[in-house]
Amino acid sequence: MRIYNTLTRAKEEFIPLEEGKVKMYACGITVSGEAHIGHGYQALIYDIMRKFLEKQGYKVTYARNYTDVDDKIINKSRETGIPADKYAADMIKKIDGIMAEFDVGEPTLWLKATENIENIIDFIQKLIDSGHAYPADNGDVYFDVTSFKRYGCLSNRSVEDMLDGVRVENGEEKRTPADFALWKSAKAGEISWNSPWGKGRPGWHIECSAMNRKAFGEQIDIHGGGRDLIFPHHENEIAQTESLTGKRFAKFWTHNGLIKVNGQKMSKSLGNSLLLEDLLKKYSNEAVKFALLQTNYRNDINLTDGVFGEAEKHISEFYAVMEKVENKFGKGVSGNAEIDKRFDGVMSDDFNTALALSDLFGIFKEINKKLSANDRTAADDVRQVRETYSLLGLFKKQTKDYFDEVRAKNPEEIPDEVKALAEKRWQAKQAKNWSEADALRAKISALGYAVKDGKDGYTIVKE
RNA sequence: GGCGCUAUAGCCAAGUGGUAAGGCCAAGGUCUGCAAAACCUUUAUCCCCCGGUUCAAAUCCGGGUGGCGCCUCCA
Repeated sequence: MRIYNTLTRAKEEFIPLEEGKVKMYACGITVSGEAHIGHGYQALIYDIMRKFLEKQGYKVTYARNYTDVDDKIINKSRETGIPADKYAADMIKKIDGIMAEFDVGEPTLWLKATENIENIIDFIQKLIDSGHAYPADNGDVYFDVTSFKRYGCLSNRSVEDMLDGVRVENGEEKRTPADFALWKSAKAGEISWNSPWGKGRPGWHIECSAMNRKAFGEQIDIHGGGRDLIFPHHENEIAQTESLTGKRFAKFWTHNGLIKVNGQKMSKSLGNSLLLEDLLKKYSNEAVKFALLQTNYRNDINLTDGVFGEAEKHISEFYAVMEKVENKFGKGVSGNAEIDKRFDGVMSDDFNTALALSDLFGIFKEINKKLSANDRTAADDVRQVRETYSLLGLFKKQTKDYFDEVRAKNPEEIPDEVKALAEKRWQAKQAKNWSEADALRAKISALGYAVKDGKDGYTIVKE
């Protein structure tokens, strides 16, 4: 099993801290808004990593967090008049619902910032005691980046470099501009907790360090998140945790690529987010997954028009073949070890889902051949594909359910006029009046529809 | 300005030393009254440019050029 490690910028053989066990943590969502496709993608990738590691025989403990208190949430609370804690709780509920619809597995542990305040305060206090952090007069507590020699090791920058671009906000009282807040003092009316430094709330970076320590202790095997988190978030996590423990925090740092829409970065500030909820109204969750997993997780994905439609087409084709096979030969009995072995081999190289998916085209080509050759092992292959690829969240549905779902998501309202023309054309065709039939088809086409003839009837589709 | 990622056919994209996967599009074929769908077949002498290492490089090294991102909230 090889995994790319951002820390060393290379693929490395994965050897866990403790034989047979994996501790992994992935930074989840700050619940100031709804889940977009990037959140879904990130959740999907780490769920797949977890499942594949389990398939490799590891006992995996996988933790994810929700950041349920931060500036954005407080702003939303102010805008909507809903208390910050209720706003966050409602949003978490909604996001959980959408993730369930997307069919992403639950982590072993769910962690929330607001449920770890004591733990966070304890962590901060220890950093102060050891000289790595300092309280300021305004009630904030900052981490002293000059106190941690390796600061910048993940993003490969030096503190001097950072000072160039750093911006100091009004009201901050940092010793070094690159210092970051561990605790932020509360302004009037803001959600807050009591602390040795007065009323306030935790900074974003400290919560992940503190929750990791609580969930796993001093060290973990894999820490993941989106590539945008490398700096400053993950860099700061390393500084906090390693300052406290004196040990290497995460053995492997993994970062998934980001999703762009038509070449442009998708972000909260640009407001061009593609919401998961909207996508799932139009496409099956398996099609969305297929589209995303065609690119390796470390690369950015540029979503252009048509990618999801194309993915749906592929999934539909695969299901159509499976349906034929299952109708003809039943469910299959023995499976096909080759398919599974190949999958494992490909996924063992840094979770190469793109290759795993491209294999499907060859597999189904083979199944098609067997189908026409009346070879019953086609059913075994289908059974194996369903079993193996369920790890990627694919082919988990009954064929009928899948097609019903797709139809329901794309209701085709055929106008009566078109239906009547199609019927007339069918009559003409039955009468072998070809010129009449072709003329009618031209009319239907002009209205934006197409007729496709089958053995004993026709179907109308929108063009 | 600093740091990082990336550059493979019209498009998407896999591939870290052994001679270019896969998908879309396109073309041809089977089928069809004709189509569509489905199925079969074909499609990069070459991997941004220059130089180097090597028996051998898209893959390693050096130098360029372009694209994207991070350095401020972000999966």
